[in-house]
Amino acid sequence: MIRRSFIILPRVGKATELKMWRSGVACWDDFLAKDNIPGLSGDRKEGMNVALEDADRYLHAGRADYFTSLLPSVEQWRLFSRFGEDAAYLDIETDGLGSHAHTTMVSVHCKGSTRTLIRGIDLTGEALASALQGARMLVTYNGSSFDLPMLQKEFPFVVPRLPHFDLRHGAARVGMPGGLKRLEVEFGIRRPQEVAYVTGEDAVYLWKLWLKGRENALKLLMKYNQEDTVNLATLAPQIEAMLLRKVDDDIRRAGRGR
DNA sequence: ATAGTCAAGCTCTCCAAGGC
DNA sequence: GCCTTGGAGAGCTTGACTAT
Repeated sequence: MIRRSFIILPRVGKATELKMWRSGVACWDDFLAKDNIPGLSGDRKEGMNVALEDADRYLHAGRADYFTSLLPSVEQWRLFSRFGEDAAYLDIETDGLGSHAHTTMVSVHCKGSTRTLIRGIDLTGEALASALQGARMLVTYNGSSFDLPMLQKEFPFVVPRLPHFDLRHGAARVGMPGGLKRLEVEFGIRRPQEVAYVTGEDAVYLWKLWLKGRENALKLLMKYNQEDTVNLATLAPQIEAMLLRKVDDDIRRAGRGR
């Protein structure tokens, strides 16, 4: 999908991009192959050629970070087909909400294995950086509002500036608003019995129990936190597929609307 | 080269929603 | 309950094109 994206170009928004797609300029190769594009002056077209050739070089070099500032945050899912294999699925637990809350646990699920860091035991900036090492993309649920700002506050500049696929907003765009647990139900994902009914609010309670010496509470909290990241990995490709279908629907609808 | 017009991107504000 | 973000809508700004 990223090689179909023209919104990385200056003064190109969704409307212009949609027009290009409709006129048969479906991808970067199509654009570069044409001598001129209606609505673009020669100079502007030339500048865009250079920008797309640059983008292509970064893409081939695996430099996902190059696109972080070029793509609007709501469109960064477009990089998932190219970099999803190296995505880090991230979820945090905290001891509450609001400005006084602290991160109690971070799980990072990457390439099939999950690493969990616990406050007071091994959750440090270095450990977090190490857990995210090699990731080319981040996937979260509501991470743009909650997880990432929280980590940025507690561990400044540790989380790399990578493209971020926030499933909450992706799902809402394809007509599936709601929380992560609801989404899991809609996609038929079942949690193991012991964490099936644990909520985010319970996570706060479990952490407090652990602080009082209840070993089992920590185990359950870890299981819950890890389950969140594993389920993100199951959901992401499905939501991406729905977003791709939506793009094609939008192109068809724009055609009918002419 | 300049001015007018138009389309579309940008910016700002307000509201709703989800995280634990 | 607090905080942040995205979406929607309105108004402003910018760039491309055309005529002179």
